[in-house]
Amino acid sequence: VEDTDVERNRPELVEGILESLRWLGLDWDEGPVFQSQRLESYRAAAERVRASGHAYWCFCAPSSYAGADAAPEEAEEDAAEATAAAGAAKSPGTGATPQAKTLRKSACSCHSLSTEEQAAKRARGEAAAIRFHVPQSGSTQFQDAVFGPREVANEEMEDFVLLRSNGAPTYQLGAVVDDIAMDISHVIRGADHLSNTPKQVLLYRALGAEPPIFAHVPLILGPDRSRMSKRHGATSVASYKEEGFLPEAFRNFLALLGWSPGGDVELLTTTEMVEKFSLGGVSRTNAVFDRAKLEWFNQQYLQKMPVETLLPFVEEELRHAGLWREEWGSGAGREWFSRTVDLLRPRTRLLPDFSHWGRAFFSDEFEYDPAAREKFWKEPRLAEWLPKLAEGYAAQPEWNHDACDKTLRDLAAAENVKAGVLINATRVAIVGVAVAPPLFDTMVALGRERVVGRLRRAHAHLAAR
RNA sequence: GGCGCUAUGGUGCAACGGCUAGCACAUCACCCUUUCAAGGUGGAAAUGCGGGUUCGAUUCCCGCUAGCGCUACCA
Repeated sequence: VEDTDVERNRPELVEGILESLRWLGLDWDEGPVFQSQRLESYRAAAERVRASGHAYWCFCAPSSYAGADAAPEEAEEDAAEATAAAGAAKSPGTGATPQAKTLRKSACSCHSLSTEEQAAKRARGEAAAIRFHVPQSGSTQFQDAVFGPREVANEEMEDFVLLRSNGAPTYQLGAVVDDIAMDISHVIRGADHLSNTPKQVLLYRALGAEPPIFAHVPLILGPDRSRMSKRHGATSVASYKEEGFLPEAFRNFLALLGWSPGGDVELLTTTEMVEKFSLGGVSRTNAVFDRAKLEWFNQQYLQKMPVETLLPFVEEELRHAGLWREEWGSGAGREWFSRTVDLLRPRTRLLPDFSHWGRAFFSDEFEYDPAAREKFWKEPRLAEWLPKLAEGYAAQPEWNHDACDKTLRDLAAAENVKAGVLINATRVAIVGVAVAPPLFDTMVALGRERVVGRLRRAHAHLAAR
């Protein structure tokens, strides 16, 4: 947990991150380790680098060096807005090129201070950061398992801060020190870190360690092709859980952003993904997050995963909607619940579908969908048929699919009406919506008592109009 | 501004010099269906632009353009 920036660190967010990882089914063998707990080792490392001549005390004030005195968060927002605005405007030849930033490298001359001067300033208690001294010439190279061999001219890199003047390490220092201490073999991270990697390679060497294998993976972009952020709405993993996505589906979708298992198969189990994965199969182009495809994955998992695996998710959804009944937790109730979920799931795309259009299967309190009513309750003679149907079902000896089918068709024949008219009207009467499983399966799931009661209730509703 | 990365249908990926550029999502049509889905069949839809190299370029090289990233005492 790279919580090195005490000013911006939000401890309460950490638990959310861990929870999201767990939800995704991603676990870990050690830790988590908090960098804020290891400050001493970073200070020691920074001091070692400085003592060996690869770094120096920098007495510049942070603001003067960074060139802006706006609060960091505001600056970030401004930058994001500016980027968004620029992307939206996009008119060619719009004058006013953005102001060139000042070259930072020449802005700090602290590295030319003599050892005595540095010591004197320190003795006077002047605040100082430790800044890495990047060689003025030569180049730094490293191997990236995704982007291939890389080489960057050292003069392109500016002297970067290792230890802030408040004693806290920067990301660059913390990451490298930890990876050395933890004997990390592969550093796999977002491609936004590609440009900073040579600095870290320099740091590894200054610390007397060989750099690990790096692998930079493409970024995920929003529909507007800018980096996924708060501006795109749901961005935290937790928000997808709340929307009713299954972790299996979300994980599968994510795995295919920037990676291909080869071949045409897209639905993959975790085991298959692990077997097929290789860094060589990782793409170098940023991927746009496609919500529609995510939903498709969710639908596929909703329909194909073992029903026992799905049950706990539906249970949680029903609890959330206030529809859950303890009797569905075990025994005969559990069996009914399982069969009903199985009946409903071919028509679901997100978990809340179970409590929305599937509501009437779990509760007697439901409304008639106006559109469905409009479409299937037009026939005036329904006012006569509904009570007759109710009586027919009340008197029906057996309660199963075929018997329910026969009762309805017999009435349709007797009344000289197409069975479809009665079927559609009855569906709306007993579940309130047009989106539902086949009628007679629905009747079996609901049971005689509820079907008869709801037919009478629908009749009363019709008569009242 | 500087440096870097990337560029195949609307989206995600295949094709890593050689079939009529393949698959999936989305989209359109039809089939199936006594609702709605699912499913099936078919259609439309792409190699950013310009130069090279080569018998042959989506693929290799250069330029342009565009997008993204880095250029912080953020990570």
